[in-house]
Amino acid sequence: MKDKHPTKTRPSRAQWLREHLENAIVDGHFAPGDRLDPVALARDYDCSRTPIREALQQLEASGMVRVYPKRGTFVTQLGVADLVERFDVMAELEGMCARLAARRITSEELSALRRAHEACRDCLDGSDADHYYHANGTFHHLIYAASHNAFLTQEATRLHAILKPYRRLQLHAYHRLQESFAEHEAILGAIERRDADAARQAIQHHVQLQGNRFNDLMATMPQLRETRPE
Amino acid sequence: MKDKHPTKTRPSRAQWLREHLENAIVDGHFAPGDRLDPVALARDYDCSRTPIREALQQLEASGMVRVYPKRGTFVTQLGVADLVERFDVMAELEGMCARLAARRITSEELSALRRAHEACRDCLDGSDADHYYHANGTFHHLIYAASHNAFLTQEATRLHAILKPYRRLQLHAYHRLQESFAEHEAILGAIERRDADAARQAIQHHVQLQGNRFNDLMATMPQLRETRPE
DNA sequence: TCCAGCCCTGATGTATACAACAGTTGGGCA
DNA sequence: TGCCCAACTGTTGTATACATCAGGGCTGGA
Repeated sequence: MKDKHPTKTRPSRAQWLREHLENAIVDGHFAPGDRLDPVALARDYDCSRTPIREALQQLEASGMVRVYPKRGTFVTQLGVADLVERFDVMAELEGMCARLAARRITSEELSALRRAHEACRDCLDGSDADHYYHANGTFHHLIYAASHNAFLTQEATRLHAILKPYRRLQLHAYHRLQESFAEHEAILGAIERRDADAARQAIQHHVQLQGNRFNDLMATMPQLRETRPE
Repeated sequence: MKDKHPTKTRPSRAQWLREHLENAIVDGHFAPGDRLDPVALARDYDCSRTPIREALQQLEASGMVRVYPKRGTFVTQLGVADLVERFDVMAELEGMCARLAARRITSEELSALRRAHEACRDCLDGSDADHYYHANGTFHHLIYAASHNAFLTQEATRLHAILKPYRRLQLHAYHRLQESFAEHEAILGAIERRDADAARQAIQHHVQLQGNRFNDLMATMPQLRETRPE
């Protein structure tokens, strides 16, 4: 077969900005509700508004930001109901990933997953929430990839990124790290046993629990909506 | 509570173009693989390249088109493997919709769903494939909405739109309409009985069958990749 | 003092001009 | 005659200028 579009070219300025801004949002540099001022960003990144605008448009399409016409662009601020909906869908997608992963994971992928799990344990020992946060992301992403469904992986990754800023908020809850790790263990065990249904159930439980935990957290601090990073 | 951004404003030119082009692609005006020439579109719609570009960028983010840097923008052309992946995810999402719909559907929504089902039957009698195609879309969308999960509805609708151009190809297969209708009947019945698991299984079977059918169709006509509408 | 209407300001949305780059084609050289 | 390099061409990517519009403040009247 012939490759129809084999050319690999360096990413455009707008593309680079999209990734950069997405990371900035996911990593909490911009908080939900913050305004993204195109002219300020253009100054910061030393370019015109055009690539900034394109990057913001793409971020809107992926749900990271919300553009209010003639009003400005703001980092998506999800209400409790919105989050519940997204965690429900996330649980379903991750459940599908785990189900497929249990059937399709290769030995190399399984080794990587075990290593990621051990990395989580290391962060656990030091009660290093931020590092656990990162290792946790790796663990989940490896399961997505092990589904061997590129589209599913892409969608799960996107939704995971959207929820990441909110997930961060519940990390420091007491014993949450230990609980999370124990749930990971159940997931990994089910995948190792190639028990697709158990893996699906375990990870769905894991994600739903995150959603519920977050829901509780929101209920106890309703003033959280105005949080600014500065 | 106070509305933070209550202003409703008329959609911008780029926004309008996005919807218009999306419909044009979904309705088969542009075939997979067709190039979308910004300057030609700018002439056709009597505007500059700027809003065209923004519309195309947004379409790329939703997966409808693919932009090859410095090469051009083309309607997404999915290979067999890509389609299988997407039909799998579609089945999972629709399964979730049906499961939730069985539990949450209101009597009004159920009435609307029954009416949509009857509309399908009418198209069936006349062997009117195009109209059945449309009524089928309504039926599915009503199930999405009955899940009462706006995010899930949005995602399912988006994926449904991406697959629509390909779904069209298998419509005229012998007896497919009758089979499809019978499957709808099973889905509707399960929802009426509030049998969440049966509804999920029925619709997953329905979607997977579409995927498989399509797969068969592709296998029998490999030259289909160069199809043009003109 | 309060309200209504208008202008002003600052932002976004669009048009146009220019720059940079991939693919191509033609000429020069071995 | 065949191959390689270079300028060309047509496209996309970016910058800038202009148009348009929402919101806020001001002024005038009751």
